[in-house]
Amino acid sequence: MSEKQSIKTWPRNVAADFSKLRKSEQTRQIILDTALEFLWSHSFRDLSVAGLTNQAGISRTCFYQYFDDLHNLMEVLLNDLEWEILAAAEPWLIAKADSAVKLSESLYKLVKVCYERGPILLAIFESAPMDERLEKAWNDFVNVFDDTVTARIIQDQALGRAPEFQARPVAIALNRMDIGILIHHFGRDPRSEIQPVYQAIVRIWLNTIYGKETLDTVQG
Amino acid sequence: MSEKQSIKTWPRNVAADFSKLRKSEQTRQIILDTALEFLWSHSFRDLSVAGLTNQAGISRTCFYQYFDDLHNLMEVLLNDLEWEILAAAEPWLIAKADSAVKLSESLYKLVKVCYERGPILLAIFESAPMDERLEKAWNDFVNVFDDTVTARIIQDQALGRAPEFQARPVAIALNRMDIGILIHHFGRDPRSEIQPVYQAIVRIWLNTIYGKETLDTVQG
DNA sequence: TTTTTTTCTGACATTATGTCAGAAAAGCAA
DNA sequence: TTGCTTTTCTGACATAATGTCAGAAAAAAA
Repeated sequence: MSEKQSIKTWPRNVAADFSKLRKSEQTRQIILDTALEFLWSHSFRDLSVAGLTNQAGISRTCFYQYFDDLHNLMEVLLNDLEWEILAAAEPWLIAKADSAVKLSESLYKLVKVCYERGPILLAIFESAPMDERLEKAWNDFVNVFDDTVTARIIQDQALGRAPEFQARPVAIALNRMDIGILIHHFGRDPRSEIQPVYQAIVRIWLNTIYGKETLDTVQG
Repeated sequence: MSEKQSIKTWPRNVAADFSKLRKSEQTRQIILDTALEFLWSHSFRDLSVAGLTNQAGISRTCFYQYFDDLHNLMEVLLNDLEWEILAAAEPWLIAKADSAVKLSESLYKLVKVCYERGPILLAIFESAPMDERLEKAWNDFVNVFDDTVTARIIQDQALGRAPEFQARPVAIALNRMDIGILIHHFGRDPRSEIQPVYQAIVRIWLNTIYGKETLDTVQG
């Protein structure tokens, strides 16, 4: 947090009207916003409490009134991101028919959200392994998708829409693929275009789940 | 590095005959082996220079004679892992024909290597974002695969073996999928079985690259 | 305004890092 | 083996970032 930062692209929900909020709520928001802004253009490893509070114009000590430490702050950011992503994925998660189409729609929304929050997603992902609690929060979040996708695949298989294969490992793989590719393309400015990323993702999901041919030549 | 560790499964190449090596080479190896053993059953975040040297039976200071810091040590472990993985992937990388078969073979070897070195792979992956040099080394490593896979896909497309689609984003996605799933299943003891993981990976790769149908319904 | 409650801060304690000069050990030659 | 040179190791020190706490300052309420 020692370097200066460009504010060209304001990352997100600019806090609207502070004046009516309790002071403590204002300060908390300032800290969060400052962190968000910093992480938009810097790696999590360069974030420090001292730098953050400096930038925010408050004393270092004050930070600890609102967060246990930097990882706890990331946990808060993760929570914000979580419901945004879950909202994006919902169409497919609750769909009863037209799986493939709903899947494509959901994937597109997912890609868009991650495009918008890319650097934050990256920061959360990178900082998660450094802290047990945060790591667990992240894993719990990802597991929701593992479970849901697995269930959807099994359902589609039962309906004859998808061929037979072990659903869970494939679901896990597809989700890890999403995370990896989204972070790769959108994690740092300048971010890639949305379209090619979306097309790659959708191709892999659809061909994997609904594609007929499995050239399973080698069995080890 | 404060907890005790189980040595049930010795992770790798047990240093054979130390007696003929220079003292410094012995010590260096002891440090590396101790780290390897620790990481076999603990997260990188719990590794410290103090704990490591304690376990190795040398003074903390001594560590710095061989490595700049813990991340530099991880860099060394990464190098070891690198050629092992590259060797596994080689069959496909240099294949001129039978792409799909060679791909399946290479993937199987890759899965096997990552099964054997899972926890180390995880430790490298998790520690990489914390250090600029290490991060770069990791990215360079992964980029090799991105480039090679992209080239192979384009080649197969030119030969009419694979349908048309943007090769690079797909290559990147497939590689991130590999990393994610291999770390997920093999990163920590107890590790998953090899077969289901291999089958999921191979299904995704083959269906994605050689599968005909791309139900590209939504274009946003 | 005065009083009470909330919020902020400077000073301190702690912990892990990395450095350096000198001690100890290893390697070597006679 | 002994003495000499080079390599390796270590304790003491300096540094940097964290997290805590009691009191100061500011906000909110009366």
